[in-house]
Amino acid sequence: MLKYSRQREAIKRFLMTRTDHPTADTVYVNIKKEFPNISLGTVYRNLSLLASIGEISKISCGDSSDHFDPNTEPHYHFYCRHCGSVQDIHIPANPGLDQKAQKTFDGQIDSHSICFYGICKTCLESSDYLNQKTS
Amino acid sequence: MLKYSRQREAIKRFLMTRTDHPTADTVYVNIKKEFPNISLGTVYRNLSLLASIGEISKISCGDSSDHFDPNTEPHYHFYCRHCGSVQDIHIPANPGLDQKAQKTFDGQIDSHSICFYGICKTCLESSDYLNQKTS
DNA sequence: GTGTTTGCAAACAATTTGCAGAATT
DNA sequence: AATTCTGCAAATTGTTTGCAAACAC
Repeated sequence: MLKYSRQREAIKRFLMTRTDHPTADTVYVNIKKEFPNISLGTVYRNLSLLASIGEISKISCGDSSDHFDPNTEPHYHFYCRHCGSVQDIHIPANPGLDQKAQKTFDGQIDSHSICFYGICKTCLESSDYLNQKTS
Repeated sequence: MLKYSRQREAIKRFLMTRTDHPTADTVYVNIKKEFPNISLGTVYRNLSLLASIGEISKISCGDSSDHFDPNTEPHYHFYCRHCGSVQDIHIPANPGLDQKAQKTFDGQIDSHSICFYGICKTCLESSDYLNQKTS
């Protein structure tokens, strides 16, 4: 049976305030403001737990660390090659894609994920990115 | 300047014999048959190098380790939730998807990846998977 | 009271890196 | 001879786990 925990609630509440999709470590650093003694292990445990019961979703876009999204509806993501931030892409999810792929494939397909790559608006506008590009 | 190395050639040649997309460790274990003294570091270094010069591509499907594919043409992948193998999905890549997403997005999009999830044929047929499912 | 969750530290897995010697040009 | 590449081991990063005490029911 699942018992209430203030830390878990705070983690979920924090995720819901963000439109970027923070990593466990970013959650940890921010939650520490409210719970100075919280440990990284607790953050990882709660993020996994929340993802496993379908209250949040875990996103892997190919960088070293996983990101977490309070939105569990199927949707797609963007990963910024420069700053590593992850954002939502607001095009409708295409459930037909699974069937289309299924026709060409022997195994059983039940979902898919799409990640777009490029440079986010903030990085495009930052001198940091421009300097790097022209040097 | 890039110098020839027998290890690097062997790694590339090995990758080309496989249609699954092995991890660095699988490459290491197999290359060891030909180069018993090769180290995992060398395998990692060469896989990164080959990927960075565009001779192979690195695939991240959300499991803990990266997979490597000798095919650098844009195409999509399947990841088996049961055994962790990665395979190609033979539907045409859709470059128009980038433009479609771009219309709804402020940053600069230049590519995308799609990964399908499910159970591969081998696992579907294995008693191992069936037992797990019904127990 | 029983069972779950926490903080802490240690363990773990995947990957990267520093270095001295070997191989390639 | 100059430079790149290798094997080895140690370091780093992201994540998981064992445990005793704290908390929720």
